[in-house]
Amino acid sequence: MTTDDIKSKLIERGLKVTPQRMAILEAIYSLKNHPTAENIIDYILKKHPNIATGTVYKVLGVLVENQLIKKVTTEKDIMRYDGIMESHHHLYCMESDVIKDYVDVELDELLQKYFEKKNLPGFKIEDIVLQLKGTFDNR
Amino acid sequence: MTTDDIKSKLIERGLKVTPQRMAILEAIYSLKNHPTAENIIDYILKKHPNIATGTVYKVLGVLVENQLIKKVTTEKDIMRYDGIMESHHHLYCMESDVIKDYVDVELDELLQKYFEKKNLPGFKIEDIVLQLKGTFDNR
DNA sequence: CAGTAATTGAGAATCATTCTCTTTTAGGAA
DNA sequence: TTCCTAAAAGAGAATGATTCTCAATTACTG
Ligand SMILES: [Mn+2]
Ligand SMILES: [Mn+2]
Ligand SMILES: [Zn+2]
Ligand SMILES: [Zn+2]
Repeated sequence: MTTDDIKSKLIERGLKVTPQRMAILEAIYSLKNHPTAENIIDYILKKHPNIATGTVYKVLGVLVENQLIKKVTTEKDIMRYDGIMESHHHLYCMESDVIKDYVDVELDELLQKYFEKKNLPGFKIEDIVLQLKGTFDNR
Repeated sequence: MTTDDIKSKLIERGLKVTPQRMAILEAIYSLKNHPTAENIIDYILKKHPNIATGTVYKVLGVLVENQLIKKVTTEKDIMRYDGIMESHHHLYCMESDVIKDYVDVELDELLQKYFEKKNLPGFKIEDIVLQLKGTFDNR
């Protein structure tokens, strides 16, 4: 993911290209484990010492609205963010708070077929997210 | 769910039976749509005007730890609670914030079989939660 | 009924997030 | 290239859900 790739993404959505937006998107793509706003701020501060906390939250909101990133919820009172927009699920480690991406096309097809038949009463499904909670073998 | 049923649940877990704990559990069982702490407080205040906010959060934490209730996360910065401990999934209405329970034994079996075969690298699954995001037909 | 550890109440503190208001800036127009 | 202006960012206060602290109360044990 180059600087120009990131720039293109902003332009595609009709968003102004600002150093802050560039830096925040770059941070999300670089940081692993679905960073918090704080993780992003820490990462950015090295190269961008003047960014305001409120700006980071503002930009994150804009990026979510424009479908460049996704929010990831956990049982903790902290929002986390995800730069991967392709359909995928998450493995939540309840011990370490690590969230690992889990891509499984076969499963997605299975679920889609399942819910095509079984149509839910008066509910239109937009997105199916599987939260797999458990623990990683620590080794 | 009678008062004695609730009492029994506390005793089974070795928890002291206090009016606050009784009231909070009763509120969760009575309130629909996966109440917030605030919903619970409002409900309880009628019969129990002196309960402290901190106590409600404390008790909710104790109940979660002792597996009498579950936390339900949303994209909002508010935790919601669920008194149903049987395995089930949730329909999230993105327009109204309604969360409807979705019980589907067939689906649970399907998923369980699926993940028995496909064993994930170094991850031990404890719980699978399906978040079905969408909208209810407004009528 | 008394003793004691657990629980609660009251209110302060925390802290992630949002808001307000002023200053700066990106990007189109001239 | 320079100007203009709406949009974005900075600074810091405010918000609001949740947590914490500590003194007072209470549920259980014996
Ligand atoms: Mn919060
Ligand atoms: Mn909050
Ligand atoms: Zn992800
Ligand atoms: Zn539920």
